Amino acid sequence: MSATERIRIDRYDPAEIEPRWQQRWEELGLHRTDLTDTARPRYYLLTMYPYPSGDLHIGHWYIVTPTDAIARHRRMNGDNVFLPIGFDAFGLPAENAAIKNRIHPAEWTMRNIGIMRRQFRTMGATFDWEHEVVTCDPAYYRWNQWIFVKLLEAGLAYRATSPVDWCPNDGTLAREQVEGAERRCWRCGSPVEKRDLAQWFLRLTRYADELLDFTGLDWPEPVRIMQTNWIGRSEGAEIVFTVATDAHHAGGQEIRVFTTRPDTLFGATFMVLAPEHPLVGAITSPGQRAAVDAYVAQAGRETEIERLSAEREKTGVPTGAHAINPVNGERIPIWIADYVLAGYGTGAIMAVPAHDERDFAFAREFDLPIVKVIRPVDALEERRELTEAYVSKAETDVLVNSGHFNALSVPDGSRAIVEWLASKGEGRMAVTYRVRDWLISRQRYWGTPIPVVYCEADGIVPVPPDQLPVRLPETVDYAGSGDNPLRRDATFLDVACPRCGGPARRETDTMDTFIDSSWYWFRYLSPGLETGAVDRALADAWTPVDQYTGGAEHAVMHLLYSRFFTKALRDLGVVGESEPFKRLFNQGQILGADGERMSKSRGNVQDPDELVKRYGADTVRLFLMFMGPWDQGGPWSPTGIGGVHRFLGRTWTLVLDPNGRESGDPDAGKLPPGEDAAASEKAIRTAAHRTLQVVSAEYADFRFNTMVAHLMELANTLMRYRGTQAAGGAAWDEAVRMLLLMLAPAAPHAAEELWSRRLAAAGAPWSSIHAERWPEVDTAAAAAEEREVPVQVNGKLRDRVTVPVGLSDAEVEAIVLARDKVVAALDGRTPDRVIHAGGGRLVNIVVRG
RNA sequence: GGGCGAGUGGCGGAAUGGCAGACGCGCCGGCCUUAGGAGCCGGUGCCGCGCGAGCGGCGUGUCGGUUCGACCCCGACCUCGCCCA
Repeated sequence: MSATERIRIDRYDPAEIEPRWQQRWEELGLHRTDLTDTARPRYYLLTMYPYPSGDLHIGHWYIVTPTDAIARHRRMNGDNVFLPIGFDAFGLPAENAAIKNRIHPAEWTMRNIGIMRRQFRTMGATFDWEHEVVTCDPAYYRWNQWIFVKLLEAGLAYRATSPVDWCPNDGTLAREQVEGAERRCWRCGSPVEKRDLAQWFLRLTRYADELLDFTGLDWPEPVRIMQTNWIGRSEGAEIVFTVATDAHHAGGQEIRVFTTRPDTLFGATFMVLAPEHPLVGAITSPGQRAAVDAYVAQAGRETEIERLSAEREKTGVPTGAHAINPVNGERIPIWIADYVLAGYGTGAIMAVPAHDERDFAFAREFDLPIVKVIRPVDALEERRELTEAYVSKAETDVLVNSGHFNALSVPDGSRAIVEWLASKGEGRMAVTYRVRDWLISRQRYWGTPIPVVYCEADGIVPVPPDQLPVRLPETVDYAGSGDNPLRRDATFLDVACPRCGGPARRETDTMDTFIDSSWYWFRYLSPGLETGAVDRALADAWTPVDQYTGGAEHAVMHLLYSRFFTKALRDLGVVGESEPFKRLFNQGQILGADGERMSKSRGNVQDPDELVKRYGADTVRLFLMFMGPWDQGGPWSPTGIGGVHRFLGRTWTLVLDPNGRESGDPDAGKLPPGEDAAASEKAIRTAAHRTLQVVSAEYADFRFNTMVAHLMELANTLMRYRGTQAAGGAAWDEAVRMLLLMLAPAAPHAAEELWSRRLAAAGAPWSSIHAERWPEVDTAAAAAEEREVPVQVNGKLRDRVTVPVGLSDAEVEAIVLARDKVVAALDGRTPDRVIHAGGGRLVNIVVRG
């Protein structure tokens, strides 16, 4: 009979089902969001937009399909969900491809976007394509330029000459685009050099303190820590040293130093300037000139990493000059050494060898005096010689050898010394930050042109808003790679000054592509708006983004820039919010089978098309969710995908052939031993409602791997009743309905197909499962009548007892103590204590001897 | 060198103070089959004892601690990953 039964239902055939429903959903507009609908709670769900590399690999599926499941789940819960998508379309790969294949970057990019749009459709993701944003479109980058002009007017953008990290291929790099101890370019891996260039900066440091405040943000702790460290606020004092009069010069110049330890000022026995410090030339004595020049030249060739290494032997040269320590008037020698960096703080330090490791090593190396000025409050061995720097953060430590500040505690001493110096105009409380202003100039073609012109008469003139966008020229001549072709393009370069009409030249630098991604979620709301960058009313209604999902690799770049931009746009009056993303989730990264990052150059890119063809999109979606926790990622292996495919096949069978019997099961058609029909009905209801209880929580917490496991368990349970008198009953029917509803967000096509067949079988009109309400838990049904109590003796499991729920601890105890195994384990001893743990979840009998 | 995170069967993983190994893969046995790379049922941490139902011991990177009870909390260490120097 099973054979004929089997033939009557058709097989689960995703290749036929999936495209059909994808088309139907599109016609239905399931993915489209009415942003003006305020009747339902909004849910702005954002996933980091992809770079249009032209191939959608398994990593994209891993990012997107759980996000789509979240969207579908929230819709079923009554939210008005907005799930947009777009393309981060400016950037280097397009230019590299252009140079290599003699194709325009725009053509390469738009062709890739076309490919990826089609590939995205095969996932069954409910993106609202009508709100798509493509950043290389002038309709988008025009507003980058508009924002830039506004920032310039507000004093938040400026031009300055500074040493920049320079890659021979990719031009200027931001600090975080330089990677590793070898200081290599994040894109091409070339060694990075230093160059002096006039560059555009955004004044991110103005927001440093505000960026340290994460109040109200539900973000992963590691990201908050990384941003906090990146900003690197340190409190201390700026102290003014004066160069002493010497035989070879008059002195009197001021040297400012920043220190976090003004309490150790009496222990400053020498000063160290960075070799690049501007005063070095002026103060060096004739006798030291040759040695200093040689040292400066050598230091210029070293990397920062080499220079800052704590283990490395200290090198340095005395300048021959001295400075006056402002607290005690002592003459202290001024050295130059490479462990002080020009770009950090003031490029000069006061050296306190007794209380700083590197200063200590330096003093030892060059036999400079070491004076202890801090000691633990109760230490007696004050006189002993230090074998290493005493670096302590204990607030109870006290000052010694510090004149009338002796015996003050470290915090009190710090304060008193700075106050005293401030009264003499020789110091003040100060705060410094590690983070720098954001260098946005890039010497590339394929980016947003920075909208300023250089006029012979008026100097720097921003392009007026009504003349935006400044478009990229449509022809591009890549004569020499690594050079910006805009610099050779006369039609682009030569322009009339917008102010005086005189001859002027365009800026040829383009913007860092992180500008594009720093506000794109605002633009999603009104991508075609021509009267402004952001529709303020929609932004007020829909931002901050409720949930952002993306990789942790963007912890300090994109995510910090986005926060900065939001605050700057707020201050420009463009938006009302101060933070971009209320809740952030970092999904893990799928690596190649070799455990390395997937990349075309490594040849380990995993293509999902083969799997989709063989198993269908639903199986791939479900498998990616089932693999492990979403925030974990890991090396890709399709081993085990057959398991989830079988699960979908079982679900198919359960819905379409509940009364069929499997020939492989000797108990097929029989209820489980000891169960009558009523008990089976009850067991099915309990299983379904318990599953709903946990699965609802798992969707909400993005715990998709266990969510899928629990759906499998429910299907396995139902499988046990298939072909019995319980199959097709009311409880069975409810359980199958719930299983499909719970499956719908994760495996949308299969759930929709089975749903439609159920409706058809019942003679009901069709409606989409994705428009259904999420089912309600019947807590009474989910509750059990009996429970199994594990019994431990001295913490070791000895027995398990099934008892009715609702017994008192004393009643349970009486049952437990009478059990054979418990009696045997006690071996005649009397229990000292009986612990009923976790609300009766477990009993532990404690006995001595 | 510093910060953060992770370490559990042959494999992916579950359990975050209370039955370690849910769910799945793989493997073993069976059913159904002309056939099985389909489907279904059962078994499966390791070691030992027993014909057997079963019984006992060990077990979450290592060592120590807290607790009636520790994969989970604390301390030290080892290994790996990420971020920063």
